[in-house]
Amino acid sequence: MSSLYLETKEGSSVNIKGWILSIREQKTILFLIVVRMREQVQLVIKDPKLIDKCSGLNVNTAIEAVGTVKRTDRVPSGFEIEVKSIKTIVTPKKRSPFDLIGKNMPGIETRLDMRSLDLRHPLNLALFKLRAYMLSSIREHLTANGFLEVNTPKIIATASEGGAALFPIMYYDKEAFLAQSPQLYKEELVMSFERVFEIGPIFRAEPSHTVRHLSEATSLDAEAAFFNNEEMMELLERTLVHVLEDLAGRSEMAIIKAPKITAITPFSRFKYGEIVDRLASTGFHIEFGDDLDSAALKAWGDRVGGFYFITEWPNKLKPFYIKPKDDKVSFSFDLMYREIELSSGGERIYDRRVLEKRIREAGLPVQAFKNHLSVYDYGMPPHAGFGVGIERLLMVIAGLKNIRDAVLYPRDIRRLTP
RNA sequence: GCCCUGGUAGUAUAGAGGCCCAGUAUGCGGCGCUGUCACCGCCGUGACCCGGGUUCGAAUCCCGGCCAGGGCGCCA
Repeated sequence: MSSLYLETKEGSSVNIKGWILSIREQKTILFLIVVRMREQVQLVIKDPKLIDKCSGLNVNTAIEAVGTVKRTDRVPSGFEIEVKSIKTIVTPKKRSPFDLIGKNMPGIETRLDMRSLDLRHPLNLALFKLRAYMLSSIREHLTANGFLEVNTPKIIATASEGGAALFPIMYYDKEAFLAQSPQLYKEELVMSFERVFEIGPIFRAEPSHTVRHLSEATSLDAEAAFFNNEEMMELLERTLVHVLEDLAGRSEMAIIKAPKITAITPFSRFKYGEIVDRLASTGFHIEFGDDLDSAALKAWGDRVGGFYFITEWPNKLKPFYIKPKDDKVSFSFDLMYREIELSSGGERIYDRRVLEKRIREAGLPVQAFKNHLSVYDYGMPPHAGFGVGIERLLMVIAGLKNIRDAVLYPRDIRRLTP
């Protein structure tokens, strides 16, 4: 509950417009908690005539009040408004279908069905303010490091990387797809802008129904020419630490009871092969070349805790554009928080012939990448990059159990509305 | 794609064949209360997803449908 606005107005008369969040009535005094510009303000009404006039008010009524700002120790924020006059702007036709304050937190289905109202919940106000702070903190840090923010097409002609399923759409009389990643575009852009990043939507038509998958998610993608694998990891961990430091002091973190997260650079780095070996001694048998499954990652996450990198993934587990280190492993990394994969990245192939070979080996049609490949004939520099799932990062920072809570209007395999 | 679980007032839940014309909390309405802040106290209000079956008797057991939540795999 920030008191910044009220502090500057102490002693003077103000006009407040907002929605009623809570009403507490006593015999000779009435308290209204009003949300104004996403902040709670307490209105106190002592005049019996005004109290009578407030009898028709309800939660979600929009009101306009005029009153004097008073400093008081009796309110957590330190300020309240003593009301001189009040009038109703809009009376809701229906009562709130669920409590916005109080003991009962509705189930996620109920909340998402009436999401616009749910977003008035103080916890959601705090959460989505944090999301916005997080994004601007990322922008600030990457911009300060020479990265240019870009926007790439979300309607594309062919798959960016294979693997994840695409949503087909009609593009005039042709078939097109929603972009699963800005991967190929951001790689091409390092030729001109050297360092770029994008924060934008990605679409995945995977039939996943879990608490950490969305059909439409937000991705932070960064790509930089002349960066190697290690330099990219360093950028990523420094960016994360910067964000965490920015958010740490925010009052919203206390409101949502965000978990304490320690992040000290450099994060631990474990090679994929090392994890496979060490898990084998504790009963997890993973064939070298197979992906680390949920149970294995859970066990490893419990063991090492916090943020860490998994590096040198087998070539066959990574997309075609990742640069092989040798016959078996690649210049690649995943950033993990315990068992949650937050980011994937690595050094990219910049030799056209090698890239073409890898596309073929991945079973993808080389013809479809003709235009992308032609770019490599004009001096494509060595480069590296990463992609971060913004919702997953918010989950970790805010301690959310369900990724749907991290999106205003989530899209998943079972939900397309609202 | 596979598996598990669930659907009870506006919301969140209790309930295991008769104890239930369904209990509790919150919301809402009324009354009381001199500063509340998850206010408090008293009174009132309001519900068993739909269809079929078993049974003397079904919120409870069975079958089907619809809807939802979660897990696995895949992935970020």
